[in-house]
Amino acid sequence: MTVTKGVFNSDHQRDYLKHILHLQQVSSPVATTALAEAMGVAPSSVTDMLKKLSRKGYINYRPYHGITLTGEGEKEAIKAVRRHRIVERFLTDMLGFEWHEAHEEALAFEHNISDEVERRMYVACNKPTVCPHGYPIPSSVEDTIVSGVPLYSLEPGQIARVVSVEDDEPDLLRFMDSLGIKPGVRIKVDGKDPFKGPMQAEIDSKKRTIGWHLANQVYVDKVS
Amino acid sequence: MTVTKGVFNSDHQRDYLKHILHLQQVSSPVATTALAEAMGVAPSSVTDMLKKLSRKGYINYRPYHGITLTGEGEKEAIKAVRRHRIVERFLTDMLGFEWHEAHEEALAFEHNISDEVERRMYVACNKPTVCPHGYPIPSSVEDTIVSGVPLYSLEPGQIARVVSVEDDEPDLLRFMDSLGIKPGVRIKVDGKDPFKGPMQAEIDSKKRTIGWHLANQVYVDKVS
DNA sequence: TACTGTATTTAGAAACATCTAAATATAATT
DNA sequence: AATTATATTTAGATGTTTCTAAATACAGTA
Repeated sequence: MTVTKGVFNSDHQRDYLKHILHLQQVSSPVATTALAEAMGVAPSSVTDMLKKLSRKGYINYRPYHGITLTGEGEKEAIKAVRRHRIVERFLTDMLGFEWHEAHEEALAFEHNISDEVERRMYVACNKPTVCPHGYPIPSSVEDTIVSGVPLYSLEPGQIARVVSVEDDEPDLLRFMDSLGIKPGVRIKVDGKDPFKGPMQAEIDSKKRTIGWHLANQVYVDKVS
Repeated sequence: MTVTKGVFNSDHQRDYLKHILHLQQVSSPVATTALAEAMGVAPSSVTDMLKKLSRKGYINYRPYHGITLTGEGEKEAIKAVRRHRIVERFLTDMLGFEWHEAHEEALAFEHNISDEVERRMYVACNKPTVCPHGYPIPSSVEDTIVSGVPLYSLEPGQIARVVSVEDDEPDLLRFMDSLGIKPGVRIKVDGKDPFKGPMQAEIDSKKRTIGWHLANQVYVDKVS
């Protein structure tokens, strides 16, 4: 007789759902390989897990044809995302971590806190609406939709304000930090090379050169 | 190739060491059955784990003759105890949990936080010296020694102050709470029955009856 | 000293996530 | 349409903790 924590036998299953939700917003259905890369495991491991998640009713799984979340799976995934972002806020707001550290620290223990601890962290941080990287703290599916456009889509002369920054690559986040790119910051595009070349921009009245990859991980709202 | 977190493959191993340290302070060497009961698993499961811990050098294990911690094992156990008590403090001080809730909530996620999160919790709580139940937050072995005497050892007429309260039975803790027994509280013994009967005491100028079991889980310093 | 009861360990099994290597299905190209 | 390349799944294995049931060791009593 093994003790089962809540609905899930394992915390990893929630992680899978979280990543499926994320990948699903880019392209659906989600491919095994894409999920394997996101989870940092071998594709065969993903296949095994997909069978389990499917059996439990969290995903629609057609072998060789990818997967989508069921209503139940989506609900669980959103709960996982919400929790992750609340824990990130707690780490930055209450323990003084930098925003680029928060993501990884949160991953380490977010699965193991109770709903009550999550609720209290949320309240103690004054019910924040976004995580340190600018993503909404969701209650439902609609809340998970990323607003804004990629920084790279702007043309020279345009001015924008940073809404959110992709949070899953700590090194990149640290680099963004050194460039002064954070939610809320104003960016003016000076120049842009065609064919995925770097772009030039003014951040906090300093001239910066920003690579294609990085500029596509920053979401902005156009100001003019 | 499995990813190993730090020194341990599993968080459970640290839990074993923590409980061995605790039991060792009552009687050494520690028996398999005692450890099994403390961990809430079958004795055979303990035997398996003892082999692993022994192979790794954390315990001295002589089959059929019990176990003791090695220097390395003691170091790890103390780290685990320290972390547990810091997390408890964090839960009561920063998230407003009751002291009888803190123990279980801490158990849920204490294994998964990084050393840095632990350090910051410690600092954010103003470097506390004791946990919510009155036990010291240890840096070395000496710090783990429980001071005071069991409440039950007092004689009628004596007055004492509560130092610490056994923390591993939430129901009992809740009951202590309802009696007003907490670290720092003053207790005056009014009467005491022989042969493990209940004792009468005055807590916060209210007359109380306290059972033998409970009175032995409360440690006090004699005032007069 | 032999017996008996308890403590402890072994044997055999389950459930979990993961891996590598091999087999198969699908998609793309010639 | 046949071939090739890629994506995906299956097969077989490892390592983790845990269990029950059976075997063994120890200790206390007759």
